[in-house]
Amino acid sequence: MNEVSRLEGTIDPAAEPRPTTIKLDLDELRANPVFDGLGSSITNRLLSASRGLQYRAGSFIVHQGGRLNGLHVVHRGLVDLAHVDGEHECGVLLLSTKDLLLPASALFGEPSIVSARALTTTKVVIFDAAEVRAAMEVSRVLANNVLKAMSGQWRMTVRNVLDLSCRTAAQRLAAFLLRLIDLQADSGAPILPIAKRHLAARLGMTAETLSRMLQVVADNGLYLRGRTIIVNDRARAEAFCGPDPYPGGDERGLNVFAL
Amino acid sequence: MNEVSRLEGTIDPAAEPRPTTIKLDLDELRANPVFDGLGSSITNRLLSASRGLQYRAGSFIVHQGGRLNGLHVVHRGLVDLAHVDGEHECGVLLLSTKDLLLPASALFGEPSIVSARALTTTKVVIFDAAEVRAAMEVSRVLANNVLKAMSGQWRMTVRNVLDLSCRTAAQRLAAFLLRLIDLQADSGAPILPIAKRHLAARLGMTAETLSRMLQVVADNGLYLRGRTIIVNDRARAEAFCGPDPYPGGDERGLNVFAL
DNA sequence: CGCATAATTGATTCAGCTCAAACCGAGTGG
DNA sequence: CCACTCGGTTTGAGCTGAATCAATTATGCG
Repeated sequence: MNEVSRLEGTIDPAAEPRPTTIKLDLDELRANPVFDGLGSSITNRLLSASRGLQYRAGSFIVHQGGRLNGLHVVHRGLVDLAHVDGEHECGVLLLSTKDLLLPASALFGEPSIVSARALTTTKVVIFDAAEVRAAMEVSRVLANNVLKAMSGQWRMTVRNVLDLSCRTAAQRLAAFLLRLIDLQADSGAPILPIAKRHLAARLGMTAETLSRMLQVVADNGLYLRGRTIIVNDRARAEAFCGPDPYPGGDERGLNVFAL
Repeated sequence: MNEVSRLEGTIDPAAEPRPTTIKLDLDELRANPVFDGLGSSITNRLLSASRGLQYRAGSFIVHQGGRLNGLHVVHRGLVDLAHVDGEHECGVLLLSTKDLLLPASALFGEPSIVSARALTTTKVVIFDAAEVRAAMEVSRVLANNVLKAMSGQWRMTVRNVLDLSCRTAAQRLAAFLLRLIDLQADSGAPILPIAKRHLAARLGMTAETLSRMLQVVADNGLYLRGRTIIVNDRARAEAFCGPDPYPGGDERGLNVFAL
């Protein structure tokens, strides 16, 4: 890594590819839960004030301390929210399709506390901030939907805190894999979609520890061959995860699909 | 602790004193940032649909998995959000005067992921949920204010995650004490307002470790004599805290006063 | 005062980190 | 087709921060 670009956060065209503008599938976008219950005229207006960007794997959408100037929604791909400090990095949340990306930063102009980085090829929709605020003036439904999504992200983050101090590394890993499987339930064989080092950061451990813990969870009914996750004994794996901070918790009801 | 009451979450009158109904200082309440920019007629309507409860130190406001049936605001005192599992407990956030208490639980009827417990004598204001929803229909200002407060709580929780995996126990302790001092800036000598074991849980360490770490931070310009916090060398203490997840970050701009 | 709860101290253990080396698979170029 | 690199992953050895367990000592508090 280039010392200068790391320290100054400047853009090195080679290390930091610019996103490309893309066209979006409007019908799919319209189905995003953030529009639930919103009148179609407002929805259309927001859609017409939106643009799509595609980021390549590894590129940053925003750096910590930076601001987003529109409401960002993950349309495809996985986005890692993490604090990056030189070599060391510390993941917070993995946003997935349909999740809002740092809504507070766009709505309140707050500098982001974390960096957001695409881990896979990622399509992001950006809604014009002024247009979103205007829509919130007209209808409380949008504000309510955003509020709901933020509630869900808060819950996910609280889970993360609890996991970090109540569970072992192996338990966090197993629990993560199980949730991953559930979120991919409709798409055939479950796959680990990201590099292991990013998974390690997300789970608050080093890559070396992750590697060792994979062996431990394998002894408890949860294999990983290549990128394919194989559940040998779901009940055992669930038992191994230890006390779930809040059982039966699934944040999808709050329009959150993050990991 | 009584086995039955712990497992079933039933109310043992001795261990779990009921809160008492109290009258509130309406003028002070009106100054709560959640009402910022809200018309006085709506504000008055909400105030007239509110009630006050006073909890004694140690009593629970809600247990994990439970629901709150109105928008709760901390009016006086400190409320610990924590996951309690038998003996072991794990703190997440310490709410302070003016903070919203688990707003998502009231607004969306979601079961709470954590327990909320008064650590000092605490006064809570409860606004009728239906009335709050009605107010949100009429004016987007209230929704916006709630959104802002939730953003701030999310940021605090993210900080917590980062602290847990980027800082040592001693650094977390020092950083917490410094923030505590700043929040008490206007009230004379800074005081540790809660029992050390609760502080330990909030910081993700055991009471024994906290005790030892207090000696370490004392060697870095931050003493604690009795409950009084004495800053001997602020610059040194700040340097000792290590990398701040996001420097200059103060969530008070987002109407959050939590610790 | 006397009891219960909280805080400290000490000794020991252990989960996970660090550092270093080996390994592996995918490109790349001869 | 093979050698070579190069990033990512795995494995191993040792270290360390913090937990645990156990024993005191302080601090309320009725």
